[in-house]
Amino acid sequence: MVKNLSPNVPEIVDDLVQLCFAVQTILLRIAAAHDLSLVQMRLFGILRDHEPEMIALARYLNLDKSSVSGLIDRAEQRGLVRRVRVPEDGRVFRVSITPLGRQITAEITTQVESEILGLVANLSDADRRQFIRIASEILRG
Amino acid sequence: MVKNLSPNVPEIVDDLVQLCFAVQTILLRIAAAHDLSLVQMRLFGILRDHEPEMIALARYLNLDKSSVSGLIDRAEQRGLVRRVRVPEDGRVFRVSITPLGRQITAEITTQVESEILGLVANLSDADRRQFIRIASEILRG
DNA sequence: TATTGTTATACTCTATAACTATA
DNA sequence: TATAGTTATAGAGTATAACAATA
Repeated sequence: MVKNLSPNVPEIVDDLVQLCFAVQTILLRIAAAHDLSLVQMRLFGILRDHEPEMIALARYLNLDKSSVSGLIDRAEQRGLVRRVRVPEDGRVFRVSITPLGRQITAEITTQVESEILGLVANLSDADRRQFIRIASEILRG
Repeated sequence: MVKNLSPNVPEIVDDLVQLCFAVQTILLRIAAAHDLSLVQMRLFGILRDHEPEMIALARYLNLDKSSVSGLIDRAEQRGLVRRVRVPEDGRVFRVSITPLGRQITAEITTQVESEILGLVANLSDADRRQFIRIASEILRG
């Protein structure tokens, strides 16, 4: 019930939106289990491999810099990230993930992997290869 | 940049999450252009074909009933929905979309369709058929 | 002057708990 | 008592505008 975007919408649009919704639901549930929002989940996905400046984070997350201030404030209060001063420019911080933040990120990554794999568990190997090929086409031209 | 969930995560998981993110970005942008949240967009997707009770809406949207109260309050103030009394049970409302709400929903549907189609514009017809087949497999077994 | 980041403010969105009205 | 829905409250998340510090 409440399945289709519209009877007249091409099936591929409907499928993409529904697929997005299914993945979204999984991500939301896992994030919530760790008391994180989806944006925070994305934040930690970034921080695992980067130490961005606040303004770069705003760009990555498509948020206003003031929103990032609050986001980092709350994460810092929970001991998940740190603001690190940059010697070259007194205005700038880099945001760095803490060991605790890294541990939570690792747990989340494992869970996400497992649950998303569950979503495609019934596909044949051939279909899984096809899907990866077509998805790559969509995502990276 | 900031592309992969992790180097060790299977490619199909990464692709699904990224595909979800791409769709999400489109939906968010279109919703925002109409001053709506993603949840409101889902709400109107439901109301186009249904007149649910508040409690059913809470179930569909996976929200607490108090959250739905606020959601419907704000939509009602903007003239997009109406609360309709049910004669059989004095406690119950049905939520009904107004002509204005229906018009906005139609605009959004058209835009979403067009932008999502743009995402798969470069696929061959064969790949598009394959994708629909595999997506159906994932979504509906 | 321009840039980086924070703060003040206001609003949406969400859940929990307490409440009202109806069954 | 039980159910449908609202209200009070608190907190996250967001943007805009004004601000401080640094360049």
